[in-house]
Amino acid sequence: MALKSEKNIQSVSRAVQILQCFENNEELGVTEISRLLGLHKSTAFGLITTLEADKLLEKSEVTGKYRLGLELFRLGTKVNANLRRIAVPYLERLVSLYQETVNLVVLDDLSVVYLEKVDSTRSMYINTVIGGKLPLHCTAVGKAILSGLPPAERQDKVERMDLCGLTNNTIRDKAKLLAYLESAALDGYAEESEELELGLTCVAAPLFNHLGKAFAAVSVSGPTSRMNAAFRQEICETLIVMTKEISRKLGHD
Amino acid sequence: MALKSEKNIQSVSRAVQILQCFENNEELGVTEISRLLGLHKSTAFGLITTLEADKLLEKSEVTGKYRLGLELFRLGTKVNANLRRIAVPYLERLVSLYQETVNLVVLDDLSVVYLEKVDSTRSMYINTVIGGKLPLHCTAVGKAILSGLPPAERQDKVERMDLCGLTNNTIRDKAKLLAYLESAALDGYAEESEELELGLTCVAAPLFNHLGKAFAAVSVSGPTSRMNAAFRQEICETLIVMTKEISRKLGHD
DNA sequence: TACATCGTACGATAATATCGCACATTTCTG
DNA sequence: CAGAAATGTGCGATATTATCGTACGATGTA
Repeated sequence: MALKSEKNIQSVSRAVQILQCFENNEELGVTEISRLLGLHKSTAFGLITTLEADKLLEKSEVTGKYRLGLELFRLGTKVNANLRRIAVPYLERLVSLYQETVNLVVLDDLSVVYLEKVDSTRSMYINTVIGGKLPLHCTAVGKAILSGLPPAERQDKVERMDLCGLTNNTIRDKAKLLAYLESAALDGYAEESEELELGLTCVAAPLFNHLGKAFAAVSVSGPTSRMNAAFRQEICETLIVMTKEISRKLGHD
Repeated sequence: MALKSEKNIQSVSRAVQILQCFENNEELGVTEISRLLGLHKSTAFGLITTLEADKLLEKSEVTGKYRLGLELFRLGTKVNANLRRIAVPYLERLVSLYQETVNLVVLDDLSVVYLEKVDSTRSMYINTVIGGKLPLHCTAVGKAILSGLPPAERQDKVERMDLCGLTNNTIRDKAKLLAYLESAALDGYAEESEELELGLTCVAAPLFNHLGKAFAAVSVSGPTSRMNAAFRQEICETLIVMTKEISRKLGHD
């Protein structure tokens, strides 16, 4: 009856699905969850009770509904902790150098996930959210990572990508994208201007693991008006130095 | 064979245990995990494979071992998101007012869990870690929350607590603690000086839910030398105003 | 070269979670 | 305020499900 299942333990996957229900809902009741997932009320109840005992869920004293629990938060803070701990001081240095917003992301198949963000005091509102996911082709960080992959892998990803357009400037042509990535690989950085959001420009450089494969990236983004060519060039030079240093400090993977 | 189990789904709890193995280890192999938990290699492998498919674990391309996955990070960022989103601007205001480190914590049975921290630029090293857990009796935030609970619940918790001493100043007497909490309840804030760490002093005020029960707290902490009585008094007055406002803005729970 | 350890795979057995039903409580509605 | 609907919760029987034992190839070590 399961739509897809390799050799996975069903109750665990179902439990994860329950947790994921809360990505769009702060609080949910047993019946709501069972309907969202097509589970029987009793089954959902058993899973929820277990998750509550393990503190991945907790029950509101006020509403009686469930929400994500503290153990989940604690575990979340351990994810990529090394990378974040090492990189954050560099991010802060970048902000103080250029007074623009700085991001740290990691690759997740065909997306990037935002791990850390340091806002400039003078930053206008920029809607990247820590924990958020964006496609590779319309972000500087995504292109930077793609450019730092072995050509075969880069091509494989591009083939599987859906070049959805978020603005009129978003690249939609795979050949064009591949060509850009090749030159970016030589430059050591990637740029994006108003492909994600009008008025926003961003430059990024990748972080490499011991296999020489990009797995993360650091970016500086700001309003297009301030991000002129000379400024971008200056930022990129710093980015390349810093990402090299971070990669080296990671020491593993 | 399980040590304790109410009506919980075992595979789910075991999966959670696997995740928790990574609190002290960045990377672990199948055999290591199975030994840590006393599971058969095959059983652990099945669970790990499932968690990997759901991206709660991921396998390092370099070492072949497993580590916590991005989906766990993403879920973690959703925990208490409302509280954090609303509170953080106030935390930042507090830092700019007093140039000391500010923390946001939530209650977790007999502990507090650190949700957010904003460092003063001039902060010395203070070893609270986001996602970290500390006992109630030796932190200002813990005492603040206890003071904001209904007396019956407060007493119940104190009875169940282990007043372990972290420094020579840590309260070890339950009657004394209860007496302090009663007066703190009237004041609306709580203090702690060198009970957690020598040289460190902290003041905190609780956040209340709609039932009038404290469930979280905000604190300002700094070196004892700077945290004199007049300064603490000033901070507390601001804290009380701000926590009231945050509680009100939460609107629910 | 031989040995140990690791990750991975598969099938049979036995334990396990699921389903269906039922009840108490709360929330909605007229 | 009363009746109705929906919700959270509990329990047992069945059949699905995860576990265990065993085994193999790959990697690393002596």
